[in-house]
Amino acid sequence: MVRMQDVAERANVSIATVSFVVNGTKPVSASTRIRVETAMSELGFTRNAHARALASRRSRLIALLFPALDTRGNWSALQFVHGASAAAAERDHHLVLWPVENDPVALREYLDGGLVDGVLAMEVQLEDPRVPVLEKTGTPFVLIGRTSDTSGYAFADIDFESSTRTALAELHRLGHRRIALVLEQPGALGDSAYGPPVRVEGVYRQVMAERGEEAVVVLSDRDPASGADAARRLLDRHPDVTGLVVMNDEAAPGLLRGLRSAGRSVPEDVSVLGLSMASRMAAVCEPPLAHLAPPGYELGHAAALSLIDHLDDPSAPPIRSVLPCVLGDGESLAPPAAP
Amino acid sequence: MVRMQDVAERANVSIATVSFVVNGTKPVSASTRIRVETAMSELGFTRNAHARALASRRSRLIALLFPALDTRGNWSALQFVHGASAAAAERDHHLVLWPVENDPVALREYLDGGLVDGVLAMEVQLEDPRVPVLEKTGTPFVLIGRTSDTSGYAFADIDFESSTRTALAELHRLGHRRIALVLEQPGALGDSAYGPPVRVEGVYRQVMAERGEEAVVVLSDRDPASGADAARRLLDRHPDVTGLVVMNDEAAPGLLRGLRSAGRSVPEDVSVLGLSMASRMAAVCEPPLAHLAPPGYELGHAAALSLIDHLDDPSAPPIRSVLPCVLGDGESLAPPAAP
DNA sequence: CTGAAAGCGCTTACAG
DNA sequence: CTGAAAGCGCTTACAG
Repeated sequence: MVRMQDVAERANVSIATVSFVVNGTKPVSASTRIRVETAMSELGFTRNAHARALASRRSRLIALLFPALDTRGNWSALQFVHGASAAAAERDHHLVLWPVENDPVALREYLDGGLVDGVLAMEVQLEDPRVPVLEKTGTPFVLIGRTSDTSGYAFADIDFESSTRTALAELHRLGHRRIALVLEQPGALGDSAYGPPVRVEGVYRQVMAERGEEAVVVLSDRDPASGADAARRLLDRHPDVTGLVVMNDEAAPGLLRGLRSAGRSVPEDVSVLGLSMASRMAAVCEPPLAHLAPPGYELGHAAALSLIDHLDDPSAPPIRSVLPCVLGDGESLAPPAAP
Repeated sequence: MVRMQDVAERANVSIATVSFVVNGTKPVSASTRIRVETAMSELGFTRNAHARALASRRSRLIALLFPALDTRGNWSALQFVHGASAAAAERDHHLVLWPVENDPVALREYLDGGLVDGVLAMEVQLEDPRVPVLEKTGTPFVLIGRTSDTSGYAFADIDFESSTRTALAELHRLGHRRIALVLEQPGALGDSAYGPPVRVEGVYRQVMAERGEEAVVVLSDRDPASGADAARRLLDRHPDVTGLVVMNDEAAPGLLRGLRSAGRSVPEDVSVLGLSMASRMAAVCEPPLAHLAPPGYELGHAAALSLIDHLDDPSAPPIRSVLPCVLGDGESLAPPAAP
């Protein structure tokens, strides 16, 4: 490996000077800068990451807390990861993956090594046990998602408010009035509630109340069979429903199956709109589902940038990004059938 | 932060001694070991990762080369990542994600910082441009997948030989003789060929030849519409086919749609088996597809362990893991209809 | 604008 | 079994 020492010798300067030109931390005369730069490129110098980290007390590493939840998020977690690592790369940082569950003790152990400068947490719950640990250790962090108390935290999250309103407006525009909402069974994740369904349900109920319509919420586990069952239960109790918003990717294909086997065709009898649904999931549904796709890449990207901004300037206020879902085409929307 | 110095002072020993007990690198008397351990736990000492890396010339970091190919692998890439990061954690290592395309120059730049001890490469192509860079720089690496010339490399890959044979045997056992294979269009990835379809097609042709049956291979892009089209083309030219092996997750739902709209029901008229298909994908198909699921987690896990083994003992021979797909239930298999 | 030197927090021969 | 000391490759006051 080529060290600063080697560059310094070839350029006839001190290693301090090499450091100054590499980092641009102090003015260097044009002539010596050129000598140093020439020496660097001739030697193929790249400064050692760990030595830099040790001396500067800045590792330029950020961790992504990456729960091994196969049950959730599989469809967009990869987008987060891509977005976050791309953003890290853009800012001369690296992303390390920490397979930590919502386990405060494990998290502490990871943190103690001083490997990373800050942390990104995904799969954030309303009462997330990782947040107190992060605060206690003084670790800079950004959440992907939101806790119930968002005061002071930096986060990047889906704009569920606007996305839910968009979904309901879309159906309303087509003429639908009786609109039900399909959500995942809560508690699947564990201890604490997961924010998105809670927020979406709140907005949905509010909108329906504004419209003077009855709110109908159906719960389903995260699998097609439960989705089919949810369809049956829904039609039993509310056969007059003509519009459906579903936020449960895995259940959606089963939901459609259930509607079909109950004799309802989509979109002729019932219109269905996927909320926060991965486009790939929507595409494989029968029929392909109109949907609002979560901005996974953008979320990861925004979260990482926000964290790095904070690392560069700890005094800056925490940045919050709230990004709307993106409307995606499908064949599951139509005006309600004439009565 | 607590340093070794602090522990040493509290335990009345030198920092060398602290290092010996932390690392177990040299014998230490029971009494001083206990003093040191007490001091460590009282102080909550964890050794600094970067100082350790710098002094020991071993960062205990491994990189996962993580191409931003949204087009492929989305369904199991997450499993790789989980497996690899879990294995890293088991062996006191960390996984860092490098969003590098198959770009030799970019890879070199990443490598030069000396951040990581070794590299895991996924989405390996038959002629992978990253391999020469890795070799030239002397970076220990393990492939997830295989190049065409596997001599000397360590890799973890799916056992396509046995998985393909299993798929074909399963259909044969049910009585199917006319069996077609649906693969993805080659070249979707870019410059060089992608191994899995090549290997699978080879095994398929060989088995069909052994059986004295005609080999029928249909290509499809990685989306449902292309899958539907592939079904039409297949039935046009080979209406007598009763069995289908499909290795193209995204196309599969469309393929089934295409069969249906051509008046063939699954499994009554045609049996379909997904090869190297993610279980979640199989589950959302209509009907749910019998399939052979790729051992994504195990692959990532095996690859990371293999790399770390090599790092611990560079003289040990490269380890190759070849893991079969796992049979998953579905409702897409039946004996062929009586003629 | 440039350099000598201390220091970041560890590991590891080398002595004893 | 234990310690003093050099060294890993950088950054960063401090002088000049």
